[in-house]
Amino acid sequence: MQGEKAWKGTRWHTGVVDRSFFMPDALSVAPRLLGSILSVDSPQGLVGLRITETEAYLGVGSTGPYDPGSHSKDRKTARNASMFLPPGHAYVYFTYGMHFALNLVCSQEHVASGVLIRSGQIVQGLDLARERRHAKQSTRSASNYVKDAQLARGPGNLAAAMGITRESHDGLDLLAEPFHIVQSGVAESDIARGPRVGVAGVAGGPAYPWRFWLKGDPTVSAFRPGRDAPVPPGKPRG
DNA sequence: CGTGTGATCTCCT
DNA sequence: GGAGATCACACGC
Repeated sequence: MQGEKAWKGTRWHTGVVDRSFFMPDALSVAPRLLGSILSVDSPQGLVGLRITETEAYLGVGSTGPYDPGSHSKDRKTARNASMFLPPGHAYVYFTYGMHFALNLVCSQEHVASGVLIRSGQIVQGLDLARERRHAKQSTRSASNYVKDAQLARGPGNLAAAMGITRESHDGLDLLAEPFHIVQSGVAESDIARGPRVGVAGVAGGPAYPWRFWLKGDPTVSAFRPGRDAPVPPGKPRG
């Protein structure tokens, strides 16, 4: 971090993040990531994202409460191994036989916690992002064409738009190529907080308000309660 | 606009 | 065998 901004009495840091940015854990990092720019480079070009929605997940060794919704809630496995890397690494997983999702690993090495990047606004490489998303669609007519605000709305769409896969990005250092992260925080009054999307059981309920998003931003995904989550269906939303 | 379904990976029962 | 940190499509009201 190298600067400071202030607006209406709120001040926040700006600049390229360092490893300490990802400490002490995902719960403190998740809201701080909102508004920040995450870029991913590739042979096809660079795509830049302004982060608008995040979720925190804790795991083995974390100081906070036990998180039944986390991939690393109990132990290290082949899939979640990257969550145990030092802060500032990428954890990319494949799910539902279809989608990739990007997490930014927090906490010291051997302690598992991560921030799921759920949604954002594409601010660089719009054409490339469109190309990747449209290529993933089975059909594409004028009527179902993906709107720009939806290019990176939801973790699966976001990973697709940024060209992120488990094979090519899981376990990589976020402070080196092809990643680039610049913090540009937002006023606290613009941040909303609530239960996580699609997380089963109590971990998806009000006891775990670990989802953060920018109020009123059109790129934020819709809320959907998880199976058996103690949340009235179809209530809160971005 | 709401609900059901298929895609078929990784882990756990 | 079943569910999951998902998404887009098909259908019915």
